[in-house]
Amino acid sequence: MPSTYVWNPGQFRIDPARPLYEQFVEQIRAMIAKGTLAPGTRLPSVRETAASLRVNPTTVMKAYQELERLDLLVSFRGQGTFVTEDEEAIRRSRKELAITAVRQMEELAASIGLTLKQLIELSEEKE
Amino acid sequence: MPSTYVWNPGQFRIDPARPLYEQFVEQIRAMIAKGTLAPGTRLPSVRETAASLRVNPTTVMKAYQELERLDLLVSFRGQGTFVTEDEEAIRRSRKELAITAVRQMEELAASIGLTLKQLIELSEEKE
Amino acid sequence: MPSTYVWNPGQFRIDPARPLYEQFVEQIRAMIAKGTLAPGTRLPSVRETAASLRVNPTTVMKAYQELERLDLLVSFRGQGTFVTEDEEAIRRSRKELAITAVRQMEELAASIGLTLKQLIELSEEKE
Amino acid sequence: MPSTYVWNPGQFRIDPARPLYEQFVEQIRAMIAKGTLAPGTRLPSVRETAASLRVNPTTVMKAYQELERLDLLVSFRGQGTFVTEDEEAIRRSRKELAITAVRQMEELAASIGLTLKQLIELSEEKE
DNA sequence: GTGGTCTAGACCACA
DNA sequence: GTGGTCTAGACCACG
Repeated sequence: MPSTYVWNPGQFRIDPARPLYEQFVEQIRAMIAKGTLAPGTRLPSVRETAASLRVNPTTVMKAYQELERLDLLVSFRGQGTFVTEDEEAIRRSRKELAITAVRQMEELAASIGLTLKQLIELSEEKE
Repeated sequence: MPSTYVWNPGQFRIDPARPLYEQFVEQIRAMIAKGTLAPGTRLPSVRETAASLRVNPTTVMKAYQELERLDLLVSFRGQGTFVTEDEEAIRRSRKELAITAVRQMEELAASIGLTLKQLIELSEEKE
Repeated sequence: MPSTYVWNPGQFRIDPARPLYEQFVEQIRAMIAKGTLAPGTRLPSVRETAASLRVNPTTVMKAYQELERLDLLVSFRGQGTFVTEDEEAIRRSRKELAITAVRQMEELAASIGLTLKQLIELSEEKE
Repeated sequence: MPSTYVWNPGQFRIDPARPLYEQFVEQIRAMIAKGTLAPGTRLPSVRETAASLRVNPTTVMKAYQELERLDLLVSFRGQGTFVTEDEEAIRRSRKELAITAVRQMEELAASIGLTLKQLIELSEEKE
């Protein structure tokens, strides 16, 4: 019997310049990848979430749907939305996150004529 | 007397889903950081660029102005737009690029409970 | 829940010889520095402002975006544009305004061989 | 018999963002007000000036004409351009400079709810 | 409804 | 010719 997670106040950090729903997707995805949201955990309902985050319900809905599409959430009619119990899907998502991020950084590095390693060194230089 | 750079066909890779001017900024910024566009080089005029990229002049203008704000370009009325000769500004921009990218990746890593090094290793794991 | 400010008729004094958006920036900046526009206040939307000032929406937008770059406004997609609640940023802007103005005048004074104090005295001399 | 002034290299400080001719007007006007350019002094010709400053002759011409309009320069066919010997005109120009600058600063101060004195104090505050 | 991007085309001052 | 501002009007994603 799954416990229901409760969003902590201030758990979501919001940048007004970017789409809200996108930021929710990213941050919930990270919580699942990290294990903060364990497989099988029940998420607060769309309405509850919207109320506690002071946000439009459609925004939350959009985020939940996107996470379903990623096979990270599953919802059951009338019961709510749950973190998937398919740990393989979670592992895949986690790895995909890493690959995407690293590839992005490699491309940036290449565009200024550096390797990833050199880019990191440059970012750490004192002066 | 500075030579005028000429955009190569296909030099700009465009993703229609993101703001055009933003992508021009990024790519020109990278060319300056890499040295493809040397200090003092004259850029193609707003109109020329617009024509060769099949884009509205105001879009090009917006990109040029943003790059001026970053101290990477300077423009002289009636003469054209030039890569800054302030090499310190170029170095700063280059380093800022690196720092921003690395910090972003570190934050992503932290959000799933990893260090940057671990994130890179994860992205390289077979299967 | 922030109240929405309404531009008073004749609130903006416009000199047709200078860029419109620049004058909007200056005058809104002054209203924020003075407190006429309090932190958190919602500004009239881009379209409303454009209509009431008889000006193109993109011109208003340019002004709002410039003020965002100065950290004096923040905008939320679908909600509107607001005076920042970061009072430190407002104080900084206010002080920067003063410093810039005074420095400018000091430079002018120096260029004709006077101190700032002497310049002010000269401007006040009868005949 | 008037001596001919010679521009020192680096005598003019140029801001690419503003009209060149306007900056020449300002700076020559200041030199006259300060006495660096004494009454009766002969200025370098338009062509000489243009060459030594690496600037378009029409730009120099425009500046000289504007200064004639201000009664600070006089030109005689085939002889060149001279600083006026009408010292009253110079004094007037000097005072006008001061008045304009001070009035501008007072207006800025008023727009943020300060007096001129308070504006100067604010600009000098440590923190 | 909101902010934001883009186009097409005009007009200006500057060099 | 150059950069730069402005208009009129379309279209988009977001909430």
